[in-house]
Amino acid sequence: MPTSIKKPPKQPDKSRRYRGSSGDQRRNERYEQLLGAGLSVIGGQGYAAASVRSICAEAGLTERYFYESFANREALLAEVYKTQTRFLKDRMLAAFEKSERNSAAFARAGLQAFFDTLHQNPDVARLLLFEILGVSDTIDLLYYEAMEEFAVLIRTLTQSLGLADISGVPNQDMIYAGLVGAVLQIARRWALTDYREPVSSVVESSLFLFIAANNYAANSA
Amino acid sequence: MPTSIKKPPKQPDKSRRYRGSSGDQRRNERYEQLLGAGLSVIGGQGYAAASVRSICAEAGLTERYFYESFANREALLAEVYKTQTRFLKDRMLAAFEKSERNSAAFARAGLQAFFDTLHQNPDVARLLLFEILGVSDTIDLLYYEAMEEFAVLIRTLTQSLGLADISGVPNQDMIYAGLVGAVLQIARRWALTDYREPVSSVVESSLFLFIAANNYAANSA
DNA sequence: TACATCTGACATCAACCCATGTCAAAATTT
DNA sequence: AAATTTTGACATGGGTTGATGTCAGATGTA
Repeated sequence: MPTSIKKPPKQPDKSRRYRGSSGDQRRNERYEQLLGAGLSVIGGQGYAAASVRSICAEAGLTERYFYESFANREALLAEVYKTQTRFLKDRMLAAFEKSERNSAAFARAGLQAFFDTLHQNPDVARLLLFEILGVSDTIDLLYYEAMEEFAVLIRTLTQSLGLADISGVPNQDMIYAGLVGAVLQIARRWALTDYREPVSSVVESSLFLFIAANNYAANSA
Repeated sequence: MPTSIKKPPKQPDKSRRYRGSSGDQRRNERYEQLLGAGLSVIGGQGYAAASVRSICAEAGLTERYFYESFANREALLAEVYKTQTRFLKDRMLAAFEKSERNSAAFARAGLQAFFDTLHQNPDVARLLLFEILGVSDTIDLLYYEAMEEFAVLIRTLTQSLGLADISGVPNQDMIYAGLVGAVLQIARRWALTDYREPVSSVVESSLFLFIAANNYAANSA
């Protein structure tokens, strides 16, 4: 056999274009497709029904491309969850920005954004409120971290407003965790009753607990 | 063929004894066995891992006996859940009975019983706090009903004590649901951090929110 | 045109699952 | 003793799953 001069390059050319976009672009598009399909299936039919096959069918992609972006379906769940909590947090922060700088208006704006977002995106609501719990230890930890983030967000905001100095109250972390849990539970109840109550009701009820906690903290400090 | 005079009775004799107990007794024992095994597997490894096989293996029974007592594994989950919420509720009611008849002591006794029970029964905690959500619409509804029951319990007790007349506050149901959610979230956080904090911390933090809500309601009514 | 890469439909594989069925051995009754 | 019921171990069937592999055709490059 003569020494072959032409050595065919085995590594794929990432810059090669296909249907108008590069390899990386196409890869990213597929990733986004899968993320969206994941949210749709998990939020629409539940995580138990979210098999690799069903997600790929929803995304209009082949199973091979699933494993191009995710190690397994739990990895997809984690990414979808992170994406949506970030989305929700951004919406709340944007609402804070626009709000007046006084106690009630501030908290109300954030809560309004929270409930509005869930109301307008039932898939997100089901994912964040129901499907995320009890999947695995890894996912439970993710849930825990997200809750901590929301608690820190609330605490930071109230403190920056100088609403209440609750530094004298013990276990602030827990109390803020409890407030987050209260809002989540009100949201779950709302979702389970098909969002029958007006948004204003769930906002005001949540606000009631926030203000009550702040007042009591201020009085006992 | 001559007319057979002896007609063998096809229906099984329920009063027949076997290993010392009647048919009904044995049936009930198997039922209890399965309930316990269900709690053990679901609470220990999660509902996803709770196959009919694994539950029967844990119970020391054959799969045939599973379907003697339950239509499917979801039916088992429902029964286990009902049993354990009843258990938890009973423990709290017993604590209320023994408590002094004043506001803080009363609420504290109930919360103490709640957290003690979960702490002493991690399987129950995992089942009630994590595994029950997002299984199916039927189970979600069961969760909803249980939360309503706890909310009603709390409301009835505080009202019977004359702690606070919050009849002027709108959406009482929601607010009590929120308080239940706060306690649940504190419990979840506690469980996810391996029960590191002392029981007194979670009790006092929960109590803080209860008293805060009551005080604010009383002042604004 | 000839060649390389990308894509989608589908096959494959072992491992589970639920639910039901079979059957011989054990326990009880007659 | 013989007959009957109960039990436990196991087999079976139809299905789905996760993950990987095959391969012809579409789309690109030279």
